[in-house]
Amino acid sequence: MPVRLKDIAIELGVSVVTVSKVLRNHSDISTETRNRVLERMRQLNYRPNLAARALVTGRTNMIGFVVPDLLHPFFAEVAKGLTKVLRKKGYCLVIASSEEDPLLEKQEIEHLLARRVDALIVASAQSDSSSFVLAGEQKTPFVLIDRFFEGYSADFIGVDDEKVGYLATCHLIEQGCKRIAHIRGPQFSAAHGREAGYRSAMKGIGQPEIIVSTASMDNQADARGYDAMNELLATNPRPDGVFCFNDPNAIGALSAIHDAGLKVPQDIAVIGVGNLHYDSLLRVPLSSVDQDSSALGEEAAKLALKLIESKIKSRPKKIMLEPKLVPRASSLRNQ
Amino acid sequence: MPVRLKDIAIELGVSVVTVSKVLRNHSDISTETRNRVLERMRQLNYRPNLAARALVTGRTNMIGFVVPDLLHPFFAEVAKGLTKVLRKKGYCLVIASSEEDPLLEKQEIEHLLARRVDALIVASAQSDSSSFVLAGEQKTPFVLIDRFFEGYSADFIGVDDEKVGYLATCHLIEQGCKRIAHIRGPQFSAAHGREAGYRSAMKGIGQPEIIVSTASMDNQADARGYDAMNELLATNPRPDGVFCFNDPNAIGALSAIHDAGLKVPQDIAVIGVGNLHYDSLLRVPLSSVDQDSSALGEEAAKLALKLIESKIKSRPKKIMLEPKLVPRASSLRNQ
DNA sequence: TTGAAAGCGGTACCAC
DNA sequence: GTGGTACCGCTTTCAA
Repeated sequence: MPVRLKDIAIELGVSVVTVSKVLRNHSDISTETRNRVLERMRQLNYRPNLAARALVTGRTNMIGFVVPDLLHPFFAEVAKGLTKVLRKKGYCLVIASSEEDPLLEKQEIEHLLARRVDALIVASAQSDSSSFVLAGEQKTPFVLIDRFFEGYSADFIGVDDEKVGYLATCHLIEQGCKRIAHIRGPQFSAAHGREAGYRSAMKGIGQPEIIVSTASMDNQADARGYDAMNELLATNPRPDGVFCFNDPNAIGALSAIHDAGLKVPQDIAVIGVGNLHYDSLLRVPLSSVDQDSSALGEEAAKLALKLIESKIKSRPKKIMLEPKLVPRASSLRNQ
Repeated sequence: MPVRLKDIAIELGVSVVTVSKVLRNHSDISTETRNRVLERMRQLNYRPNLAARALVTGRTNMIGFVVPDLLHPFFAEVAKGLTKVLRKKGYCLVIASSEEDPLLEKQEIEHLLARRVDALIVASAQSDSSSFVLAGEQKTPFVLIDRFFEGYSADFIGVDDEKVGYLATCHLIEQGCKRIAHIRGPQFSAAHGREAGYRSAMKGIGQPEIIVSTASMDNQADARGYDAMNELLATNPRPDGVFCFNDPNAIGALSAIHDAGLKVPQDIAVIGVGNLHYDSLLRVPLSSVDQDSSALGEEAAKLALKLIESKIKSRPKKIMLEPKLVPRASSLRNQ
């Protein structure tokens, strides 16, 4: 039903090829013909069938984006960064959510691959890399964000998690905390990095490390943080500072502390990661480490586009963005 | 590079058609042939090129989703509901963000139309309906969510906004508020409905209506709420209850009240709309009206699929979901 | 039950 | 400058 190249060609008494060339700004078309064609295209509101074009060019101009959870503001913000860059280049974003389920993630990746997306951007929920081997087979470039696999080399963009942990912990130290605990994240690279940063900072003050793990990654990160914090509160002496894997965890921790009748930051200072935009609106505004998710999205998009352009596969890049401390009331004890 | 139907056909010494039929579970294929083909498909990890299929069937199995702002949890949740039902049907979701810009929105819609998405789901940022006329021309079904246009008939799914306003206002009345103000949203249908509900509830108690408008819809709804609340605080006597268009507005209002040295809910009770999942974690947990965004997404997806299936265009449906009151500390004065 | 041929709406290549 | 032709990978139709 929509207008086709052919329709315009017939109407104007030129060939399909000519119209096609005008469409793509080929130089070897007379100005007159070009104008006639353009004019008519506009009148008819012609839009090329991108599926057809994809079939012959082998490029769909689509990028697949797989996230563990769309509701998590971090991924939403990354998505926003992605669209910002991709829109300008005429690409569009196909989003799939894995709901933190490795199996689903794999299915979604295969689906996107069948769709022949030009590149894949994945924040992976899974611990093995078999899906990516698949992508590799089809020569579909992919970039990992936020979470990567130890021992599997791929293009990656994330924040420098070790620095995140270091920044956060040092901040607590500067605020006078002595017994600083870490509520650790699930088995992802980010958790490793942040823990390493914490350890490294703790070495500096010669205090023992106190680490508890959250049970799993799921949609109830705050509940996880609540439980973990209660574990910590049961220890004696209890910590006077806590660095949480992420803000939802930290929010849960805040609740636990509050429920125990203790005060933040006087009794226990708390800091999280993510700088969610409602952190400042919480009962006690939450200190955090900002990951600049939007920039992460933009960088990821740029990298993906570059990978699409370059025929030859270059050595995987690993881009680390700088985290930034955002101190708020939950950790500021010096005033 | 990826395996094609043809490759398998040649290898097995059958025709392309046969393989194609197996792929789509056609009945008229001998069990033996079918098994041989399926076997080989599995071995080679064959995935049909969906772009090619789209070209001939005229169906892309893609649904376009246009939102004003991905970061707004409401839309993220709707998206989640959408993917949940679309995934099962083999559809995928192409997301575009209009950043609350009508022009961008129009461009994105045209882009998606060029992509030949099978249906369009739009939470519109614009006040005219020209883009939808376009969609209509291409016979692409579309469903509006959350916001619709007065005088333009289209399939729509949203919450019953009048009831939202009524519920919220009645709740404030029950809590003993007398001078109840409404911070009104921008010029969208939702704002009209909620305002109407507010008015209707106010009629019942014979108190004057107090309405202020937020300047515009943008990413800083909380700042808008802050400003609007300050306007209200300047009036004399000031309100003792405020029903805000949405939760971000309400959060801004809370800050303004707090900054003015007043107490919530004792001095002023506040309620918003949206039931964002961090409402309960705020300095003062925010009362809200829940819109069940996830269900909204699921319903929208189902409706879109139905529209795609049914050849003939039926009369546009308007589905209204029931809102639900979620009272929290910001409005509970009776205890 | 199987397959040959046509064609979906474009683009690439090469002759004119 | 312009256009004929082949073809991208798949489905559809119809004949064998």
